[in-house]
Amino acid sequence: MFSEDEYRLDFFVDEGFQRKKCEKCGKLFWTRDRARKTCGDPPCAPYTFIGSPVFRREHSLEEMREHYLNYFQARGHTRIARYPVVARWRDDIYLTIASIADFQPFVTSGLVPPPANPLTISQPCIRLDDLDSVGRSGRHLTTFEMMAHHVFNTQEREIYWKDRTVQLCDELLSGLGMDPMAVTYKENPWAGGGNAGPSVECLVAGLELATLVFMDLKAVPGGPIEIKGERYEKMPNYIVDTGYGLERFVWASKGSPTIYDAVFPDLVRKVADLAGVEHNLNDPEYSKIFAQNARLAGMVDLDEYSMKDLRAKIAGSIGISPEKLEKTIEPMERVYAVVDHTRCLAYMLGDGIIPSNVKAGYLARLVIRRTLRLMKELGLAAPVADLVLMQISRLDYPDWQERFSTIKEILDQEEQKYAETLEKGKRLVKKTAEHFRKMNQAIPLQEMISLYDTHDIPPEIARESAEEMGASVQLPDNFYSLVAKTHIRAEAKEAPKLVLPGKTELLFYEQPFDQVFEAKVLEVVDGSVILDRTLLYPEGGGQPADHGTLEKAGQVFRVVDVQKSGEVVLHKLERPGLEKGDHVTGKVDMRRRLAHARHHTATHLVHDSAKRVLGKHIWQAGAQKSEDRARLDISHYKRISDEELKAIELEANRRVMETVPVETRFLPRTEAEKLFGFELYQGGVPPGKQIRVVRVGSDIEACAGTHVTNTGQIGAIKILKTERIQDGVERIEFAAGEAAVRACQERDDLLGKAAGALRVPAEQLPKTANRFFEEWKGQQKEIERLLEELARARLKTLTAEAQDIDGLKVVVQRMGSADIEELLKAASLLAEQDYVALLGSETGKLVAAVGKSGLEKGVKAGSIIRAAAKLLGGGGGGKPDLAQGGGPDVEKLAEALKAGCEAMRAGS
RNA sequence: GGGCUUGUAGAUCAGUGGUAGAUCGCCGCCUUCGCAAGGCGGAGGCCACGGGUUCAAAUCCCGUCAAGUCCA
Repeated sequence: MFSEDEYRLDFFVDEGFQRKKCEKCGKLFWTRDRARKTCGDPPCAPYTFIGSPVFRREHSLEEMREHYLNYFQARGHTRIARYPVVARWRDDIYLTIASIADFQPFVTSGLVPPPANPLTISQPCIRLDDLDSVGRSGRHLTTFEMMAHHVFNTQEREIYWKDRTVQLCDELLSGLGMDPMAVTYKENPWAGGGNAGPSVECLVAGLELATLVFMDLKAVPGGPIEIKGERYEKMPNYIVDTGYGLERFVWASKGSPTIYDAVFPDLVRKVADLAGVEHNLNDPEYSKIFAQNARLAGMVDLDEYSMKDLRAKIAGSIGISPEKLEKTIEPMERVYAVVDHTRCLAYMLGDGIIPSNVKAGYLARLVIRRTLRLMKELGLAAPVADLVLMQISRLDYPDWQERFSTIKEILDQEEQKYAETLEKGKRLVKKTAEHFRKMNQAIPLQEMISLYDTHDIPPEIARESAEEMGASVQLPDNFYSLVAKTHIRAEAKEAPKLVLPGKTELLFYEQPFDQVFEAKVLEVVDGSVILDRTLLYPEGGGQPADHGTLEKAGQVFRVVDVQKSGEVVLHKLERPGLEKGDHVTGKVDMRRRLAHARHHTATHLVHDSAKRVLGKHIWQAGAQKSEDRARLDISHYKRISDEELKAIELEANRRVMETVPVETRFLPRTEAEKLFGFELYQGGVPPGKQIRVVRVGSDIEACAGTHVTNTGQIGAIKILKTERIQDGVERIEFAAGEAAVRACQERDDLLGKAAGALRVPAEQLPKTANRFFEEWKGQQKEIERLLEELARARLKTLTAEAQDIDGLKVVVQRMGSADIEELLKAASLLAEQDYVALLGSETGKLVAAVGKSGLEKGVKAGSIIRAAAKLLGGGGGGKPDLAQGGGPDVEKLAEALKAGCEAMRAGS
């Protein structure tokens, strides 16, 4: 907890603020109003702005954003452009959840200078935590813009701190026409993402408009300060992190019943019209219902409050029945949610997320499917793509307009996919329901979980169809938490990588083609030596380590692995023998190095070509190189066709033929981002202040790997195959340089062998193979037909030698080297004519069949076979009328048949 | 990254170790003035692929490929 000193600002004192304790929640807050008793935050205080706006006039979203950014620009802040909603510069979160996320971790840690200081930004953010409340609460959104001003203070230079921050906030609000008496600043320590600090929430008329965070702590185990159970210590740098809810400002300026009616009234109107839902806020009765709903919903946390209770309470306070309330607001709740969700999708897809079953793509699919369900409930037949495109055309991002057709294709495909999943689901439910209805049981919970978990059939839908079928289900209220439980597993914690002190100078960037270097052994750790300088590339960025040798006084030590740890490079040796202080001559295995370099540069080319051929939504999702091949994973929403693959291969090879120089240079991170954008981070986010930028023609990436100096050195690129490693991620495997030539040769060999086997030239292979296959199929049919005929023909011979055993016609015969099919045919024909048959072949196969009279007498084919096959050293079995078996001791066939014969007698 | 499920006829699926099936669709014939419906007959299967176990594998085991789905 923070002491009062942290909050007793000169600004508060000068302005006549008092520090008070909320009589309801006990939290401390600052106010100008001597009569105020509560902190101003629901549920301690109600919404009072609905119907009576807190600002002088109404602002649209665009007006409010401009007003805000201009205000801070006029006060010395630099306006910077928004970051994408996909946090590609982060490896810990998928979506941008706050404006400060743009600057974590390197700017906030002080490692990298901010793009401007102080700065102001309006950052679109996506949070899916409260998905279920969107539309219902009147205030929740999945997507919102967090307006902010940020200051990054250092020990050397303080720009401004708490006083100025609160003052700027206060004056911004007063300037918009807010009554200064109405605002409260509630003390609320903030912690998140490894940082923490004092913070105040700015509340007006029950609405939290802004949060002002003074981030000056970082998490340290055993640190002196405790906040929310974590230990922290002071940071040398300290940061003003503010967040102003753009949508809430707009809402406060309008005082409309819901935030949705304030933020996107035009789209709410359109969607309501499309769905045929009446929505007339000018009708005072109708408007009152929504206003009251929002006021009361604003007071509770929907997670903890049952919808039914809330509805009853609201209905009571307006004086209508809960049924009427529900009928009035439920369709609109869905309309609101659809409008919100489609805006969310516009941002997600516009910023390049590809729907998938994993990672950020899964979140996109989640929102898409939720939207489709809502639309279905509304009876809204329009394609979801149309609604999303409507959102996009409303937003001012020109590059998104270009992506219209891709986005439409993605959404249409998702819609179709979901329809198929549901269709399949319905059939499955039907089947399951029938099964359990027959058994006169309710469908067990386990089955319901499996339907949802494995086939995405929501239990509510499953119940509905099952009950239509006349089956009951077991469905507890805490269904989803039960599902979650089945997924809980102890997570394997990764051991923190040991960071060794010291520094190894990396020579391979400056001298990529030098082979020999002199160095000194700084340390020996577990059979690995640390050198003061090295030409050997340590594993990283999907490129394996170099190999080579270290030599001391004629002794040669092979280097079998090279790893980076902190700023030092560890060279793992095949055998021990080097000591601290030794001077060594190092040598790089250039063959391996060059093969890696070729594949690495080729990876950049294939990536760039894929982007040209498939579209701008292509992002690298992973990559791995080796000496003889490389693979590149890219985000793409469907399978890459053969034609596209050929086009990519050709494009990549064209860049090779153009002999483009490969440029590499180190740039300050912020500058590189400014110049080239986040497309730099295809291979993940490199740490550090300076990043190495590699440019190959039009492809520019942050990359620490070793490259050739000119694409011509790659020689050739041969794509070998594609694989779909996840929904939404395609893997392209290819070879470069010598490896490409060898790969082609291997394929030629295969082709040659295949053609040789059929004795045709390779060109005729497809045609011939096809012919062979067709002929083979035809012959299979012919064989079957002939077997049938043969069996019939033999029938006469076989029956001629029938013997009579206990009044049954019995045939026991050796059938030469006939196979099991032949025996089966013959035996079953005999059985049809009421014989008991036991047929054996010299290959050790036996078949027995029993006709009608035999069956009546209790003769079982299975027992006959078991008795006979035992003698052959094998086994057998089957049904009473037909059985088969065999064994390896073929020379005992005669005895076996005899034994079978005796079994017949015993059986009858 | 982890978990679960599924690949059988053109489609939807049955088949838990013993001669690969049903329904719809397709083709032919019958019935009918014609259509729909009905009756009779027929074509259509490397049971995803590759190994293994077994006398015997669509079925069991391992691997590969393809598809679906949930969670972080």
